[in-house]
Amino acid sequence: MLTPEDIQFYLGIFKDLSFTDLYELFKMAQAKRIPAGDVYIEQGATAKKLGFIRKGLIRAHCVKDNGDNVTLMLRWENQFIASHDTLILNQPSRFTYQALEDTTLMELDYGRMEAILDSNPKLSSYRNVILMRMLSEALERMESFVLFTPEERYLKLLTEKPNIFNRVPNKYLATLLGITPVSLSRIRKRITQAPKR
Amino acid sequence: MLTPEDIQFYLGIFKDLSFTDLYELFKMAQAKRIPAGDVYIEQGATAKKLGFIRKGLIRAHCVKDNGDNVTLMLRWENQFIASHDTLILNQPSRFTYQALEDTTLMELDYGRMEAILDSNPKLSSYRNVILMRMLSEALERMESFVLFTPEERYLKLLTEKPNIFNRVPNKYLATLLGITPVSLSRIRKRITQAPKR
DNA sequence: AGCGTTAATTATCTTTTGTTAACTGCACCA
DNA sequence: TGGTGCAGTTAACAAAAGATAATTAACGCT
Repeated sequence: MLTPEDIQFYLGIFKDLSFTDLYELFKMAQAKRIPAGDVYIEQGATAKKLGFIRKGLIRAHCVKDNGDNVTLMLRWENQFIASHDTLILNQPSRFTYQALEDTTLMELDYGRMEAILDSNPKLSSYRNVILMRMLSEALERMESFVLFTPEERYLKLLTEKPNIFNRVPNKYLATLLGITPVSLSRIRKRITQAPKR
Repeated sequence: MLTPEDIQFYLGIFKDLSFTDLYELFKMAQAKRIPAGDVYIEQGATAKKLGFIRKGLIRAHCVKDNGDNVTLMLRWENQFIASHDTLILNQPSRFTYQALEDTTLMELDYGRMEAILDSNPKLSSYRNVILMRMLSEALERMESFVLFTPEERYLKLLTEKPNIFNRVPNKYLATLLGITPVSLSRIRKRITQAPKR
């Protein structure tokens, strides 16, 4: 059930949608609470669900053949969270999605949502907006690997999302940046010791 | 004007679309030829155009502050090519899109296309398919930077698109992989000298 | 208080990459 | 034929990152 506060909240986020469209979309969503440490989507899962994080933090990771634990993605407040493998590629999720904090999210069954979206042009075009936002985020991250050094990527994350370092262990952030935790520690040291100019 | 061969071709590519829908989409497209070396989209350009490459190869690149010339993306046959900056972010293109070979593409004015897409639910849903394909490509590339070493990324490209190495100078492929041309040369040497097992 | 767990840092060493510059091979061309 | 330009390789050195292990710090728990 949506409270007035919820409605206020969602109208703020989804500025382009009318109230009725918004209601159409969210009346089939249900709130879900995930305690810190719990897994939201198991590796190998095939369920097509789409979550919108209202509070908390979810980490997508996998374990490589050599045993390395690698963070693929972090998602936090006001972001969508879903397994791209199941939603886009229609295959079992290669990654595990786990809450790092107590997390509350609105969850939609993607199959049901698709039907509603397809029958409502306004909502359908909103799906495009969401897809394009996700695409631009993915491209920006991809570009950062080509354009920037690990140290520059660290500084970028530091300026764009400073409080993430208080919420997520460095070892998870390191692999997100494409480096090892040891290397991240060295980068941090280099920067604090850097000559001020 | 679409020839029967064109129609045959596009029906093969866009399997999910009916002929009439396809015609609707492509009657506003026009063929364009770009000689090898010519720029398709200038850095700073704002025109919203969407190209579909029928033949040839286009490279997106930029020049960093330190003078480094970096390849962001390569697109080839049966792929869409567009400046994400102009289409998605509505900002001037940060990159230059240049043909590395004589390239022929079908070009659409994205503004006009949007109007047609919005008025045709079937086409609109097809836009989603395209966006999702682009998103999965971007995510896969992004993941490759987190999961694989430069050497592994090179081997991945080699197996997935072997003939690209005959079509694109190594120095462009190197920066695409996130390394320098010198480093790519060393990787190639390491691999050819690797003990066979 | 003492124990155990885990994250983070530090140390040591190896491997890889970046940087710069020299060298090689090749195409183009006057 | 010799010169010019450029891609690719190689060399030499510096810088950074990976691997492994030891150390430190923080926290919860009995």
